[in-house]
Amino acid sequence: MPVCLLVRDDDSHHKPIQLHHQQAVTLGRGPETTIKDKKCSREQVELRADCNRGFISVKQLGTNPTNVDNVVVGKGNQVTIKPGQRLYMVNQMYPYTVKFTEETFTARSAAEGSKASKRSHRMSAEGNGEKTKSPADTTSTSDCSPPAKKTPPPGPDKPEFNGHWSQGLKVSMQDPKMQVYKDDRVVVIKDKYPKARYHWLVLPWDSISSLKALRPDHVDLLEHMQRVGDQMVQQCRDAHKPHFRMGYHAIPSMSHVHLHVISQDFDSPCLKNKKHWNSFTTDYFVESQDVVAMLERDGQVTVKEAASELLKLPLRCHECRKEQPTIPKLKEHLKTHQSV
DNA sequence: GTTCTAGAAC
DNA sequence: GTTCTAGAAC
Repeated sequence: MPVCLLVRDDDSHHKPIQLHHQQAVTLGRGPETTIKDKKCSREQVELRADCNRGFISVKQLGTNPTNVDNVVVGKGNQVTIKPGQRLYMVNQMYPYTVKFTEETFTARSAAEGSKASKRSHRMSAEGNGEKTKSPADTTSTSDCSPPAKKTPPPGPDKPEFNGHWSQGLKVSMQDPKMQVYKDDRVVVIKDKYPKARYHWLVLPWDSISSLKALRPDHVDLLEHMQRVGDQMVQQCRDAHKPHFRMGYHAIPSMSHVHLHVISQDFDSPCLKNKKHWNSFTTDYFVESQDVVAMLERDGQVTVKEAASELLKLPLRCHECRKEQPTIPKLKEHLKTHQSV
């Protein structure tokens, strides 16, 4: 299937944004577009690519005008963009064009029809359609080692494009090799850099950019995510089953709402700094049930503006509240609470 | 989000 | 001298 790329068309030169087939993506002011203009909403447009038919549908979410060529889309309206047409994110500025290409960025001409750059052969298991696991099927061994690094930089003829790092979850959740559970509404993946022996992420298939985008009719979905998280905990057959917490980061770095399901041992080489620690052990970590309750009560979820300050708090043990001077000392201290 | 590294802390 | 953090770059 062709790959859809949204290419910035002025001199900002930010990397093209890859759109996955029929997956809604919200774009606006933010790191992916490098747009800092306050006239542009953080959720200015919703885009959905049809890679088979070769167009993108765009819906204007923000108040200020998004254009396709000279035509204003208008808030709430939806139009299509085809290759050759130009999308202006807001106020006739920040132009983008659409490209559909078979290959992910090749410096060499694709005209030769070279198939040499098909680097990875898909595993046969992937070919036979959906694999739908029960959560009970998942292995219980924690696999924390991040993928081998120090791979040589990709050659000029086959760089791999995965979009801005903040979009990484959207890529991972689509990868069958990452999925440990899925149903019609959510998918569960292991956190790529787990901060504890067990650390899963529950993600809705629907594109919900952040807690701020949650609406009252998402309550059902959030409760389902919580139930699936519960199931993940229940299927964990660790002899010394740790305590778990489920919740959301107040200000997550990664796009796409994701529920953390994390064991409270925090025994992981991937937990390396104060930000990691405080993001799971202060109020920066908002319990799933609190998010649901807030959404039911207020019809929306708001986080304290000062939430990011919580990440700078001194390192304090989550069990006994004792303050620790450094991360290595904290890790030593955590062992005193461990039953194994 | 991670990696890298300068320089602070010890 | 080494360890560790924090900020820049990605």
